[in-house]
Amino acid sequence: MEENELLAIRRQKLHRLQARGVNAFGTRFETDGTIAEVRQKFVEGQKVRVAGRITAHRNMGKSQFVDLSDVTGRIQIFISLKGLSPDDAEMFDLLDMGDFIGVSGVYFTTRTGELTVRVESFRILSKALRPLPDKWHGVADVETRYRQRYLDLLANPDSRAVFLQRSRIVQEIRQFLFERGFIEVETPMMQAIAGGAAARPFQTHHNALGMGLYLRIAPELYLKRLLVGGYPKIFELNRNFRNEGISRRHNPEFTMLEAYWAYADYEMMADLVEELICTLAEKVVGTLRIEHRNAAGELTKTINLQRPWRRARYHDLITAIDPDWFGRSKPGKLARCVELNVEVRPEMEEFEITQQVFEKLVEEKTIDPLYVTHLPKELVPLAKQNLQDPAIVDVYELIVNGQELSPGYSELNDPVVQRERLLAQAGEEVQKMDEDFLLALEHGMPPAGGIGLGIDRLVMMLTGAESIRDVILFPHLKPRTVENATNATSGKMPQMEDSEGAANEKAP
RNA sequence: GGGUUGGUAGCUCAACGGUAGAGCAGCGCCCUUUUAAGGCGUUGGUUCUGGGUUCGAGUCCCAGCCAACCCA
Repeated sequence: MEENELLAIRRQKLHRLQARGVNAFGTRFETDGTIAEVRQKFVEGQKVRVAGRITAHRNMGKSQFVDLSDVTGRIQIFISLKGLSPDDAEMFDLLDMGDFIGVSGVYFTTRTGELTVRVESFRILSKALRPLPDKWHGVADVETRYRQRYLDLLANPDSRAVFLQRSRIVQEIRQFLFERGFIEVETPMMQAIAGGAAARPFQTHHNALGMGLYLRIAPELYLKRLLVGGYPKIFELNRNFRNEGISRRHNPEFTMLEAYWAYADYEMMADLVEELICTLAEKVVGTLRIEHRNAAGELTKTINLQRPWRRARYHDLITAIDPDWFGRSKPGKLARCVELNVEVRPEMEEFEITQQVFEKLVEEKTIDPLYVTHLPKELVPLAKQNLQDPAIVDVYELIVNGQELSPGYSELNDPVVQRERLLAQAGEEVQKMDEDFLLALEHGMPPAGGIGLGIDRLVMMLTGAESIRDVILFPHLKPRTVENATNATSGKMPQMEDSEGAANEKAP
């Protein structure tokens, strides 16, 4: 295979290093901290050790200026070739942009006032055999940004910032819930029956048990078993999988928070979520007015999270669009949809038609937080029916940024009603009934409030990302290589033989 | 699944159907305080893949792959 000249040159340098007895992929190097920390500790003339990746090189002849970077920042190091041993000077020639090096030297300030480390000795810690993206333009190609996220993170500070924020958001969510007495639990991701939501699941297979399994579409039915088991405040923050289309707002695997609180109801849960999201905005973004900007830096929208958040009944939001809506026959509703420019199909149930109107004319247009309450029960089979009006359920649906962000329920804990509603939902597919869950309910589940919170969409809202792919480190894309594509289209999985002691298993 | 747009050097981008170029990176030389350092020189291409039209295709046509956006 012919190799690109740029790669060949770097490999040559690697061989020259190895010929000198240098380990180009070294190990431990003691530093005085991250680059940001080393910058903070600056004391003119004091010794310092720092490591990082070479991200810039300004060659002044005998004087060499090199930038070292890590995710915390950048620091300039100064190398006087005259001051190095001939051996080290030769070594310096074998360095490239992208290499990791560790240096020891002393702090000083250059004529232009920049904090710098004057290098006394250095060591190569890892050789980069491929060139890094353009230092000025970064990686612009979105496909490269998703497929080779490491390049995106190296080259694009904005992208780096988003994932740091995501990490902080997740951390603050846990903190918030721990402070209120919730405990974190983990329930099965592989389930014999994929319940807790209406979605197509991914299928997999357990060889030893000889049984099919689904990747979970929601943890809900297991978390409720834990309410039966007596934990009053629990949450799970992890991945769900749905075998459905991929879009700007959907990734096949996505992160969801679910939390349950015994003896609470949906309104208490709404208060909790409202407080949670405001806490996150203040701690992570620093404001309750979230500004979204386009690539050119122009303000595209502002989301105002100031409390209290608006709450409105589903029914009232629909009649605000069409006062006569609920008085119309089904053909009347269909006709009205044409006028309203909402796409519907005649075979839809009436509540589905209404839901279409809701999605197009309320949800998509709602930027500031809105709690929609008193939803029709057909939309939410796992929630408690309202005492006064059994056609509606005691739930909220939080809409922000034109998307559903969080549902919250007064959880249905009547096993008889629950069975009826699951049966109605399952229809012909009675095998979809989770009898173990119903058995648990029959032992008594306390009344409880429950929520879901889509973490990816939450991060989108808080960071101003327009696509879910911009807040997921490795979003799903089709394979690009010929071999992978062949496997994918033939439906064959690579390396999926039934072998005990497979290479990636650590235990015997 | 349908429509639209795109895929050119390591990166960012040009190129009327007529010799594939630039900046950065790389390589060589000069330069002892630079800041996207500078100066001089220079290498580098399966133009996504496969067909077709044409004297001639990065460019036009067809099919496919991948992606983005819109729609379902």
